[in-house]
Amino acid sequence: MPQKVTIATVARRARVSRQTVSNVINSPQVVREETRRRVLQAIDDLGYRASQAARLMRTGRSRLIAARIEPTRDGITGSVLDRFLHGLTETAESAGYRVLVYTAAGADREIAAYEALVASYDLDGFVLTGTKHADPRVSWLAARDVAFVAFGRAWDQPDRHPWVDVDGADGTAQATRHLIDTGHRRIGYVGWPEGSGVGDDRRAGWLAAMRDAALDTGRERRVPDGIGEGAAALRALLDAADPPTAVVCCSDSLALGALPVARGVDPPVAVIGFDDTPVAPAVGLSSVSQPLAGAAACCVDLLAGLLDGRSQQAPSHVLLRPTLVLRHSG
Amino acid sequence: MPQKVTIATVARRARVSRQTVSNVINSPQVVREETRRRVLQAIDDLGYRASQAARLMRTGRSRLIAARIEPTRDGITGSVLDRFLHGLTETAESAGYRVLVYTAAGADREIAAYEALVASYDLDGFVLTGTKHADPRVSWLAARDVAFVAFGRAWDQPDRHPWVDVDGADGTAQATRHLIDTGHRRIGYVGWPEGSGVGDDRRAGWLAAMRDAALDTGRERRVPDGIGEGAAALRALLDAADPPTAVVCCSDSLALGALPVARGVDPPVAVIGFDDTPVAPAVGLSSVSQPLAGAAACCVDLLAGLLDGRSQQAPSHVLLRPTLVLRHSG
DNA sequence: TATGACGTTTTGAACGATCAAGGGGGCGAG
DNA sequence: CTCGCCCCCTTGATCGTTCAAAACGTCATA
Repeated sequence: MPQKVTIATVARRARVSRQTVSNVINSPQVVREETRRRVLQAIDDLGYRASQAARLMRTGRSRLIAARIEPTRDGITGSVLDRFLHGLTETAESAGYRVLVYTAAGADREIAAYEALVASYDLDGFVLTGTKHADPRVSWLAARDVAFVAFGRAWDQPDRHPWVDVDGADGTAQATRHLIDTGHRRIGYVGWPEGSGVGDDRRAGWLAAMRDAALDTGRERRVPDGIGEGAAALRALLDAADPPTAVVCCSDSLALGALPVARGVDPPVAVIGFDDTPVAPAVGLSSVSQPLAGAAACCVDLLAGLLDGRSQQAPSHVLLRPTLVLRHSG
Repeated sequence: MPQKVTIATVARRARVSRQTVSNVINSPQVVREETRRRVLQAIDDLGYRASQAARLMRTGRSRLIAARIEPTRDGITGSVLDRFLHGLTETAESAGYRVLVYTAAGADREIAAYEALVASYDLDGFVLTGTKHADPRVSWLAARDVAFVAFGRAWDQPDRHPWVDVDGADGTAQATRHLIDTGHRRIGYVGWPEGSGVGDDRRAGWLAAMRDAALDTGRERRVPDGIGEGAAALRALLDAADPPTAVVCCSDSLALGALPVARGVDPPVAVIGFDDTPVAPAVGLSSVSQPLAGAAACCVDLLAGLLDGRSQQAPSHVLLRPTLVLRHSG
């Protein structure tokens, strides 16, 4: 059993004081070159690694960021956050941070979770996902001066806090333009009910692309997310006069429901989904793919900037472009 | 900005010493009832929460456990681990632990990750997933006396370390018996190549159920995991004389590939997958569902038992039964 | 020769908790 | 009355690190 190697062990070996070892690590420029080398050699020989706990105690910085993981809902949308989490963890590691995950049932429970996490573990920052209008979490964190970045923009007040988001309107616009380019003229849209920032944004992209091409925007259904809902919505659109020859969907769940309906008519209706979830390649569904790893990396960068004192000024925002992934369905 | 409230703040307010407050928290039985109440009141009034960092420094226990998250492979199998992680986090929270996630590219990189995590963050334990024969991670952790529990049994030496697993053979046996009960006699199997513990185990269940019913076990294909592979395997089985009327698959990926092929013949071939991934409900695939939340809870229990000194004796093992989820396909 | 400044290194204290040992009051036994 | 014991509580030291300030040697300047 190897003895625990502390900064004092290193100091003895390099024949310097504790503080000099600390300086070699944290402010190398104040240490003479030769001493620095001797200390580094000792660190290497002994396999020394600074104890985060002790460091945290003195500095108050834990180098830990928290991310929430959702209770796997229908499993389709959930995978988006999982991929995001993976990107987050990877980037955080290379920035010297670690990711702690937590769960929370509702918004108030989530605030209770913050309370515990900040007080007991001295978390440095949070990455929020799925922010809503006037999100209570945002207020709480802002009031306590806890650093955070949201994945999802602040819909009501864009400058309220730093965020990273994917341009949903651009994604649906790409999808719509692709359908137009391949000859479709009657292009429908199946989206979520009005009021969700994300849903309205995605709808706006379809709307804009249709108007740009001077096409009719009447073929539209707004329904709650779900596979059954998607199927029903497309059926309704097909029952009308002059039915669409293609539909853009607000999510893969909706698109997945629409797909069998679309393939049941001749010629098949083209379908494009949103999020490029794992089901999409499995069933040959074209879909708009969010750059989740990139978004996660941006979140970490922003958060690290906040924590390391850089970019103290105005909240920063990043808007990323999604890409259209084409498969059989569109 | 509220002052930071430490054990000393509480002590002053309750007019006792630091140690008494500590005792109220950690060994309440040594404190007089009335004093205890006064201290608890003070803790409540001030909203005091013990600093994990300081506690860790003294006790060496971080109350942090680590779990690896995979680089989202095909996204289908990945979701199993994601659901497991969610269960892990939830149970850990109620047991007073937190989950730190990390990534690692290969097995050697993973050991480097352990090194860093144990040394810098004093992690209390690990939950391993996807253990293999003679896993180097197991040896490393055992050599360092780091507590860990594996999700996935120790195939070569069952008593090597504590594990929790799902009885794959029981799952495929359930699936096979269900097919037999619904009238099928020529039941095929599409599985992974020999040599993987999980794959061989699942195959054994089909084999046993078929032999119990004195049915022919000749209709079998062993191929790498994948959607295309599943489709090809079923096609090959159907091309033979006396083709199967139903197939049990070793994974949802294989089943998902087999499904369109199965539905393309008349009458359709019944297909049952394994893992009940999010795609399964989406496409109406029957599948064997692993109790992932339960498995995660068992892992935490075992690990907590190890860490809290209980059950020091022999490694414990838990084998859980999966359940068959029936949908259109079988 | 003393003084100040500079570059580098060392020393003491602190972060917030727990451990180990010490202390005082009450009470029964010698 | 004194001793010992038990119960309950307090005091000092400690975990490993960084902060703040002091100390050291060297050198230029007055």
